[in-house]
Amino acid sequence: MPQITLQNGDQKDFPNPVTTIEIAESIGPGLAKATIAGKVNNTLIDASLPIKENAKVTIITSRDQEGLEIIRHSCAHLIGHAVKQLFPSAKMAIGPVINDGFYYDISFEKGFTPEDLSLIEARMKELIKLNYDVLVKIVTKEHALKTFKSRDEDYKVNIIDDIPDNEEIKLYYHQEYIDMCRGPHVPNTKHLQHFKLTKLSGAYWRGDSSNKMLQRIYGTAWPSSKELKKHLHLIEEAEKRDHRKIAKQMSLFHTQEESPGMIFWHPKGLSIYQVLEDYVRRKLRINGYFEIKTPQAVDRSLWEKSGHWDKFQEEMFTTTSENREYAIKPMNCPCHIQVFNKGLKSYRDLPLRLSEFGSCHRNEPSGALHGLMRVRNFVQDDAHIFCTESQIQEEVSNFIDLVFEVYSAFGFDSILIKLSTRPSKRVGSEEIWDKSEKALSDALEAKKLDWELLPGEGAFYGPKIEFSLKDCLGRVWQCGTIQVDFSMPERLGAEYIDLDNTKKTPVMLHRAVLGSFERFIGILIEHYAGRFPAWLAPIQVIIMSITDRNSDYCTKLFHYFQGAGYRVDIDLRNEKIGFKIREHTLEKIPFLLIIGDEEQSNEMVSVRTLKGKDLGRMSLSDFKSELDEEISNLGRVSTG
RNA sequence: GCCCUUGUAGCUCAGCGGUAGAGCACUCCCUUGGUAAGGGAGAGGUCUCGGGUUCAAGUCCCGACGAGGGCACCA
Repeated sequence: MPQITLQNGDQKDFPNPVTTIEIAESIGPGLAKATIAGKVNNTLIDASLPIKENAKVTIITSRDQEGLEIIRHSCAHLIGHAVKQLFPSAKMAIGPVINDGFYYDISFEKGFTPEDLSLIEARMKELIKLNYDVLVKIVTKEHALKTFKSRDEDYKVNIIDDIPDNEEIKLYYHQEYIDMCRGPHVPNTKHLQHFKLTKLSGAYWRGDSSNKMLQRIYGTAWPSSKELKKHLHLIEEAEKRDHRKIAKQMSLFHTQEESPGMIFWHPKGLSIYQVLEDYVRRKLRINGYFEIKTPQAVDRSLWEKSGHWDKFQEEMFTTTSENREYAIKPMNCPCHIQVFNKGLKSYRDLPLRLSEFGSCHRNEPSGALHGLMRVRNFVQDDAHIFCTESQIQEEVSNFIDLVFEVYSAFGFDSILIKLSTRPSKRVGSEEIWDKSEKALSDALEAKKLDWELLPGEGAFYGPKIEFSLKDCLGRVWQCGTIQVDFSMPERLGAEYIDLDNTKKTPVMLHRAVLGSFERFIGILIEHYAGRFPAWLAPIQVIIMSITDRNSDYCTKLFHYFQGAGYRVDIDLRNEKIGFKIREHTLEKIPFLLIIGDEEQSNEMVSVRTLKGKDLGRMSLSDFKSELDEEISNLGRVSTG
C-alpha cells in the first residue's frame, strides 16, 4: 500500500504496487502519454515497473534532461532493432548516450555504407510508427547469458561475463529484438520520433586499439522536431565556420601533401599570427618574463636525460649529421633548463620566468591531424617559471590573472577551469604533492573561481590547472595550462643556491596561455566566423574608388594609412561600387572606405562597416579616431 | 596507426568505360557607374601518383600518398 509523494508535495495512496505510468494516469491522461520514466527517491526506473513502497516520485517526460537522455538511449536500442531486421548476422556491442545523441557499436562482416545508414534510419522510422511497447524484464545473469548465447550476441555475452553473479540484469524487449541495459527506457517507441542518424565510423571494442574495430552508427535525438532542426542547424552553422573552409576563402594558410600537418601561412594568416604574438609578447614582458630562443634540433642524449626519448621516441622527428642523432624538439622545457643552468643561480634570481615562442614538431598519428587544431608543427606561447615551492601559489595566481586578461581580449568571458591532481603513477614525495596541489587550489580559491577537480588526472611529474574557453557557439576549447613539475629540473640538473648556502632544485612551472598559435587561431577563425575585430583583421581598411578620377586621392589615402601603421588595401579597379563592396564584405574587412568626387573635393572619406552600417561622410581625422577606438577595444566589442 | 568516405581548372562542383564540362575567379574589350554581382570575348586540366583489367580508363580493380568523419593517441 504505497504512499507516493509527488514533486509538488501532493501525496497519493495506492492500494497496490503502482507504476509510474499509473501514477501519471491518476493525475491526467496528457501526463500519462508524456511519461517516459519515473524517478523514485532519486533513482530512475522504467515507467512500467511497480513501486512497492512509500516513495517520492517524479514523473520524467521529454522536458527533463533525464527524459531526453532516456529517449536517446532508447533510440540506440532502436538502431539495434532495425539493424538486426536488416542485417540479421550483425552483432550488437554497446549503444550508449553521448552529448546531443547516441551511438551503437556493431560488428558486421560487411562495412555499412551511407546508403545502409539511410536504410536503417528508414526502418527505425517504420518501427516508431508501430508505437510498440518496449517491455522490460528483470532476469538473472544465467538467464541473460542464455538469451544472448542463443542469439549469437558475442559482445553482449562478453559484457555479461563482467557483471557480478548476484546482480540483476534488465532485458528490454523491442518486439523480437532483445537488448540488455541498466535502463530505464521509454515505455513505447512513440517517444522516439525526432531523431536522425548522423554518421558512420569505426570504433575499437572497449576503446582499446589492440581490439577489433567495430562499426559505429551515430545519431541525434530531441524531444521535438523543432529542437532537432535547431540542432541540425547549429551543426550547419558550425560547418560554415569551419576554420579550414574560411581560411581557404580568406587565403589565410594552406597545407599540402608534401608537408602533412604543417602550415604554409599566407600573408593574411601570418598577419593574425603576428598580431597575437606581439600582443602576448607585450603581456609577458609586463609580467616579468624574459624571452629566449632555443635550437630546433637537439642531440638525442638530452631527450634521453629528460625522459622523453623513452616515452615519445616514436612521435619525435629525428635527423642525423656526422654520426650524431638529433631530435627536432617536440617541446621547449629541456632547452629552457639549459638556459637556466648557465651561470650559478641564487634564490634571489627566483622566480625566473623564461618564455619562448617555441616552434615544436611532433609526429602526430596521421589520423589525428585536423586543420590548425592538431598539427605536426606548432608554436607554443610557452614559458617556464623556475621558483621555490613557496612561490608556487603566487606565480599561479598571477598566471590566472594573465589568462583571464588575455582571453577577455578576444571576447571569451566564459572560462572553465579544471584542477588535475596526483595520478597513481607519479614521482615526488607525498609531501610535495600535498603542497603543490594545495598551492594550486588555494590560488583558485583566493580568486573565488569555480573549478572542477579531476582526481588522478595530473601529469606524472606534478598537478596542473587547465583553462578552457567557450566560443560563441558554446563549444569548449582547452587552451591554457599551468603545470607544476618536480621532476625535470632535477633530471636535468637545475640548481640554485638557497639562503642557507646549500644547493637546491627549483620547482618548474610549465605554462601556456594560448596553447599553440595554430590552434588558437583556428579557434578564433571559428569564433569570429572569419569576421575578425579590427585589431586582428588581416586588412583593417579597404579604400575603394568610385571612378578613375578618384584614383590619385585613393592612392594618397592608401599611403597615409599605410604610413601610419594600419593594415590597408586599395581597390581602384574599373568596377561598380556595389561590386567592390560585395567583394570586400566577403573578404570580411572591418572598414570599407568609399571614395568618390564628393569625398575627394572635401578631403573626406565615406565609411561603411563590415556589418553594412553606413557611418556616412567624415574627415580623415574623425575616421582615424573611429578606427583607433575600434582597434583599442580589441575583441571586447564587435565591429559596428 | 585503425575503420569508413574521398581526391576532375585557382575555387565550388558536374561527368562514372568511347577524343574533358559549368559557375565564380583570371586576361582583354566595352562600360566611369554612389553602398552586396554591368556587358562581351578569351585563356585555363598528364582528371593526386604508381600498377592492373579492357580494343578503349577521371570513369572498373589493386597499391601508395593526401584530405574528410570517427576511434585510438595527444609530453
